[in-house]
Order: sequence, then structure tokens, then C-alpha cells
Amino acid sequence: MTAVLPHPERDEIRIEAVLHALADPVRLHIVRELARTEEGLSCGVQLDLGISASTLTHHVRTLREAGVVRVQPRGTARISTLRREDLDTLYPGLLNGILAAPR
Amino acid sequence: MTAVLPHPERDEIRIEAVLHALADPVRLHIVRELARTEEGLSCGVQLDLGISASTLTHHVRTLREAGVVRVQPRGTARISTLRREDLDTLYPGLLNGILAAPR
DNA sequence: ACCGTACTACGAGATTCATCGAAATACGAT
DNA sequence: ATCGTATTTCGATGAATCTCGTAGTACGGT
Repeated sequence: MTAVLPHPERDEIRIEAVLHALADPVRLHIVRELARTEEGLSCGVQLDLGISASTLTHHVRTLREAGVVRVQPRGTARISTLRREDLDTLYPGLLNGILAAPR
Repeated sequence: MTAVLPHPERDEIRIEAVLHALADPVRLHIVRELARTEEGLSCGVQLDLGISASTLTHHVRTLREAGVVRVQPRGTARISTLRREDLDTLYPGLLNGILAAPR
């Protein structure tokens, strides 16, 4: 199950990077959508975000490098999943609080 | 209890602005310190942040306009307090999660 | 082998933002 | 009134970053 793309270990995740990653509207939207699935999403295929492919890559990388999502290749696609357990352990309540935000 | 400086009402607080406000190291440090007091702090006097006064003003304004802190004049000082109740109501767990973050 | 799809890498442009110093304002104390 | 402290405002500067298009890579299917 080794990731091809570099991910921070749980103890390498920094709260500042997480907050910065979540502070962008596009990325927050991605996280909200990921929170609705267990299996993860190919953001480029399954989400219509109104941005270019290269911009999406940038955002997903920001989320991945911050430790918010885990990205796994499946065929030509990249499946992103929320790192719920890691985030809930490090920052209990944070994710739920954000997801509870009124639309 | 009307504030002299403009503050967003609870229902005007946007999660994106809150996250953006919290995503800066200086501002996060301020919030952490404020979380340790009930009465609030004059950030300029009681915190040594290693930044200029004008930069501090900028950060406190960002926190205030995002709805993270309430700022009240007391003499020549400005006392900042965390808007705990508002934030906990809007985003239950978010603040605690952030404050629980390992150093 | 070829094609199409999904994504990434690499600049580049435009905007945002953190920072500062200097000047100005507000208030309390003398 | 004057002074000192705390803070704000303004303008500038440099860094970060959001965005894109183009070109390239990777993989599955025909």
C-alpha cells in the first residue's frame, strides 16, 4: 500500500499547513466532497470545479502535501481520500467543525 | 456592548475567512494566547511577537474582520478576546481541534 | 502500435498578502 | 497644554500563490 506520491506521515503534519490548505475555496470544496464518500474520488473526473486541469493538480498537491488527503493512482486516474483518521487524531473536532459550517 | 470597530455578526462569519485568518503563523499564535485567557489581551502590550506595530494591527484586523476575535478599546489599548461562543456554535470542535494541535 | 483520457511539469501573468517605516490619531497622565 | 504610550493608516516592497496554457508522461483500450 505504499504511496507513489509523497505524503507526510501523521507526525509530520503541521496545523499551519492544514489550515492553509483548507483556507482556499476550491480546496475546501474538494474536501467537502471527499467527506461525502468513503472510497475517495478522482477529482478531475468526478468533480466539476470550473478550473483547469493544471490548477486542479496544484490544489490536490497542496492538500496532499499538507496531509489532508491521500492520493492513490488507479489506472490513469488519481483517487483522493480524506485522511480522516489522521486529522481526527491530531486535531479532534477540527474536520467536523469545518464540515458543520453552514453552506 | 456595541463595538466601536466593525465586527461581523455571527451569521456573517464565513468559514473561509476564519480558516484564512487562522492559517497564518502569527495569527495562530495570537489565537493560542487568547485561548489561555478569559479577559482578553492587549496584543501589542502583552505579547512579544517580534513584528512591528503596524504588522500587528494588520493581523488583529484580519482576525477581527473574519470574526475570530472581538476587539474592544480600553484606554489607548485594544483588548482582543476570542469569539469562542460564536465559533463553537458555528463550527463545533474546530477551535478545540486547532488548540489541541501538538506544538 | 496507436489513440484517447487523466494527470503532471513548467513557465508566466496577475493578484493577494505579510511586512515595514513614517506619519497621524487617541487617550491617559502630569 | 504637553508628553508618552498604544494603535492605526498609508504607501511601498517583496514573497507567495492562484490561475492558466502548453507540452509532456502514464496508462488502458482498440
